[in-house]
Amino acid sequence: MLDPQLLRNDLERVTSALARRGYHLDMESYAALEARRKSIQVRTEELQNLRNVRSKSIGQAKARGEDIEPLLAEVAQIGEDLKQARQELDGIRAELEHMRLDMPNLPAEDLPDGADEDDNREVRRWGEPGQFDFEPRDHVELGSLLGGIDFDAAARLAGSRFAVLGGGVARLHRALAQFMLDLHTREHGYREMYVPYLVLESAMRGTGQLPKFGEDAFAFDGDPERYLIPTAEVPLTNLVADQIVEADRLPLKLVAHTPCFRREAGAYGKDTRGMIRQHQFDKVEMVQITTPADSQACHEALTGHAEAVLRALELPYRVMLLCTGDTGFSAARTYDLEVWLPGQQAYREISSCSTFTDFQARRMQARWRNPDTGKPELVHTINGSGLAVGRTLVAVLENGQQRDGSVRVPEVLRPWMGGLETLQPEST
RNA sequence: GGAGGGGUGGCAGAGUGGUUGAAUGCACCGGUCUUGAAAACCGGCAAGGGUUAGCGCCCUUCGUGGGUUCAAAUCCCACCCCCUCCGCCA
Repeated sequence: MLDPQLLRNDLERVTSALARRGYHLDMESYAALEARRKSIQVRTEELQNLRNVRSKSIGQAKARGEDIEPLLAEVAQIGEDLKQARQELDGIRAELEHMRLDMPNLPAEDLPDGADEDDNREVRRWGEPGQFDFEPRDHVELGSLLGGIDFDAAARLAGSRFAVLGGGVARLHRALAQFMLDLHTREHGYREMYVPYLVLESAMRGTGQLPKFGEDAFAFDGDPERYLIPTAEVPLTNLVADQIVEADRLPLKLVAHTPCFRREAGAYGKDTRGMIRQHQFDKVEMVQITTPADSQACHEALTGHAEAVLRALELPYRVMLLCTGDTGFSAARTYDLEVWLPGQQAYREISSCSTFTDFQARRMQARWRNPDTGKPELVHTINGSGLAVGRTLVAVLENGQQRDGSVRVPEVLRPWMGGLETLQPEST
């Protein structure tokens, strides 16, 4: 959520900043609503003050044994006026709140302008796409040769956009998650966390998935309503919701391996082949909670931590700075890591690393105590995949494939694979 | 699921209808003292919001939401969460 003060004092700047990312803020109606809010709030508070003062004097008059009847009548009238004023104020507030919840974060200054992914800017790349002296297969074919990915079985169990993994492929999937978790905890200083996969509406609202993107999430009716997490970002980041974190604990660096669940409502016909886009996938997620002064450096560092996974796995990738139009709702700046997939002859997103400035923190009321001021101030939040396990599995299969359909296991994974060097096609 | 207890400021913990936004302690920040530090003593110290050029003034907040009342941390109702014991269970 954007700073209401900023919206009051610098509405034009906010409006033009939001326009950069294709969001139209109706300045006139916001300003008009804000003006009404101001006058009615002042009136409401005046009435409240009046009532408080009178009530107090009733107590005093009563103590002196005076007649309080006239006072009572007066206060009753004030109460009526107050009730009306407050009702009006609540309505306006709700409207303003509604408008603010709809507004995306302000894009960072240095983002390239643009409408969609075509305008993203490549920042750097690492590794060379491997050359094959045969036609490289995609992971669907490889998975079937290896006898390790079964989409038909998954469809019978759960419908479309699920996968069943088996044997060496299932183990490889587990090895990847274990490796990532160990890398981030041992080398990058993250604290491993285990978190709920079902969360309340308030948590989803805190990180920005709700109220705007409800159709993307799986929800459970019930009392209370709960949501399957679309990413561990939600439980991890909301760990500091309504908290005041002491300065010496920052930055908080958290990592968790969880399943993620997404409706993929707007993705009919997109990536229907294979396990690129599933309703359920595993992800290792990194989150940092920092001070405003450190957040940019932390964002760069976290992106580097995600890249370290790809390097260790010897997977060629590039880093894209997303343009204003492609940057997510809550983010101020996002780097996407795209891994080379020989089966598609394309770079595909495998990690998304974002800084949210105080946007999520304001929604969550997540603060830290600034030693310089002694006051609680909003933290900055950052997160990134390190990495999406399913897509990493796809990348390892496709990049490590050999002519006979066997797949080389990256060296760093072998400790979790019982030393296995290659996955072999099933002979059946 | 059954029985009981409890949710108050950064933390601990008083407070059962009217100068209580809230005693006290700890933590924190100033000062005195000291060669320095500690201790001791003195003072300050909740958050959110509104308004103001500023000093300030005002409003809201004692788990959440309703209600009673001129007036609620205090009374009533519903809900949520935590703790103890019993039952059940991975």
